[in-house]
Amino acid sequence: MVSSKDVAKRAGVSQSTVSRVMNDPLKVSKIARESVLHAMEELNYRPNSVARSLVNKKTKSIALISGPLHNPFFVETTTSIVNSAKQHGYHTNVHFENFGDNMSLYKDVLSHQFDGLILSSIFYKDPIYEELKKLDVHFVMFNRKHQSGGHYVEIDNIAAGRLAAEHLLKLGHRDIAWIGGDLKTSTFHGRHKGYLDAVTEQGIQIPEHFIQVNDTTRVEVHRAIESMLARKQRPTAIFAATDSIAIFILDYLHEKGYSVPDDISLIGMDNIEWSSHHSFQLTTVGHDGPKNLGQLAIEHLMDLMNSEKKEEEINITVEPKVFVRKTTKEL
Amino acid sequence: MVSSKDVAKRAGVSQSTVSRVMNDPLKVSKIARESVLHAMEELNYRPNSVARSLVNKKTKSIALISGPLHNPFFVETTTSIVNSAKQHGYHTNVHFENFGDNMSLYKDVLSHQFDGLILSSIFYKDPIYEELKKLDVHFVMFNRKHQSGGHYVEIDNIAAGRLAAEHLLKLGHRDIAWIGGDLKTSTFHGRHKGYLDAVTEQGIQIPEHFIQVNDTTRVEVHRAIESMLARKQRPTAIFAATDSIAIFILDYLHEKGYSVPDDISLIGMDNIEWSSHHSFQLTTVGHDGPKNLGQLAIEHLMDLMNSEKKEEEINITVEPKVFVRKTTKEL
DNA sequence: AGATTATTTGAATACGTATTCAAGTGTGTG
DNA sequence: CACACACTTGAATACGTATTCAAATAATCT
Repeated sequence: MVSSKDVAKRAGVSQSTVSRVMNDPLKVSKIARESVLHAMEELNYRPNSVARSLVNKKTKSIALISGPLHNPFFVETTTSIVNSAKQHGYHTNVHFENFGDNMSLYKDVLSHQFDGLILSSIFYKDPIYEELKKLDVHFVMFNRKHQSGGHYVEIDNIAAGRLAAEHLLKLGHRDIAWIGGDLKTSTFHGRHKGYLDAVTEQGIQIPEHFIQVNDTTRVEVHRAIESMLARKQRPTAIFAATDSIAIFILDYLHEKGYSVPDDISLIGMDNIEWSSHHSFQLTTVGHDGPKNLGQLAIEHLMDLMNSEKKEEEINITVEPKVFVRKTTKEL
Repeated sequence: MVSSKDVAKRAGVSQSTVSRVMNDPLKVSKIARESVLHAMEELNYRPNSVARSLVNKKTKSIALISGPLHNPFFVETTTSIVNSAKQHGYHTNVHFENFGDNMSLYKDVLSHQFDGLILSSIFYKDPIYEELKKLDVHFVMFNRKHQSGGHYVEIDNIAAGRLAAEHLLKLGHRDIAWIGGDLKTSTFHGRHKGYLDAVTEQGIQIPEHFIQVNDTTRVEVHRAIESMLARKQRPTAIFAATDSIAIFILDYLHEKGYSVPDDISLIGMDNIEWSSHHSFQLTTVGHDGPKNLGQLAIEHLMDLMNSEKKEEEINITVEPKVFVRKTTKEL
């Protein structure tokens, strides 16, 4: 490893001068500067970012705790976050939510230094929030939020859940099932609540097995839909709390010979790119903007890190709308 | 920031002792150890990984340069790599291939320290290879390889291209188009060569516009297929060099009212999870193992980093097979 | 020219941890 | 009791960079 000291020796100057040509070239004479640059070339010098981080107390890297990539929503946000961070000169350490034991994940993530954190893994009542506050790390939540507030970027999940349910109700459906993930997250909690509110307002009673809360993996979703359809009383429409879940359901239904929407209507949520694929044509609810939630999150994290205005909280709630396509139909 | 010095003061010992309870607890007396642990608790001490990295010359992190996530193949490999690295105690810095200017990307990636690198962005003749060798970084390539060898994990692309073409030939097709990405990569080069070999052996002449080399984004693929179908002489079958491309093509064809495979046959490559989705049922060529190429790459990188056996090169070429599903049909 | 100010430089130090080295303590042996 | 030996400890140093500080040199002004 060639260090700035080696460069200094070669160039016949002090290590300080080498450091200066990198950080403040105008503070050093032309003759010395060129000599240093030349020595750098010769030795193929690469500054050590770790040493630099130690003294600067900046790593120029952020951490991202994303939901699993089998949900395309997180594919889109991860891409945006990584690329946008890079644009701002930051590297991104990517982690995936660890179902069942997020605490050990947080411990792992926090064992390395970083300048900022973006996470979508938080529960509405999650002790990690206070932990992060105490450690004074800059963080913004996206897709989910915490009961205590903090910086977050979300969609109005309650409104979105309501919109989805109302779309189905308007089509004459009354037996509407809900399949989603853990209600301890603000996301699923809101989408569930909006749905239940809308349906209850119509005086509709939802049988217990119409509501399935599961892990959001393909196998778990298939298990959920299978157990639901095994019962005598079947829904005429299904509200999947994410497009990812909806697409898994679609897979199952097609496999089993059901026709969508003729046999059963299906609406998703998030308006991911896949949902508009002509093999799916998934009706969904989502945000209609040029920037996804990840993009919004990273931009605000950058603001947060580069201008110490920690006073004002960033609370962004974008409005949802229905994207009517081909998987829902009048009863 | 509370440092080991602060802990030492609080516990009434030296900083050395604090360091020892973390790295070699048996070397310190029980009484001192407990005092230190107690002080750590009280002060909520977190060791600074940057300082630790500086002296250890290990960052416990790797860098990944992946293809774009709009290709689900890279979704699967990225997930495997990140999770497996975590399993081994490593964090993963994720980067995405920068079409048009990978050199500036490499420069950026190399500006931070890391213990190992996994990349799928390399060209068959890429100067970065020598650069990496010179810098003595541990790296393994996956999905693509370099002319000079090095450590790599790939599928037999030539054989795979041949298999795809032969599948279509066996079904009676002779007007077979090829749509793929940059031929400067070993991947597309091999898949193209295998196809061309098989087709040429049958004495078939492929018109120029049957071969489209493009960026692999959705819009570019749509542009390619559109321009191809605008011509008078149309293919009866298309070989898409990745499943991702095939699925984009499927989207386009369905949008334009074509029926697959009745109007046109389509075969992909990679056997990604999406390809078996019942809305696609994509016939494809791929590897039939429990571990994807990313998984294999990370495992070998770990070997490489943790046991200085740099002598033997890791050259893994898995065998492809055809997965016949519903997008190809007898002419 | 002499005095003042601006520019350029290197020595020293700091960042937070791990490790070497020597000194100190205590234990057991002959 | 003298000696060897194991154990425990802290001071000092190293990792590679940035920065402060004071000294040296060059440039400017009266």
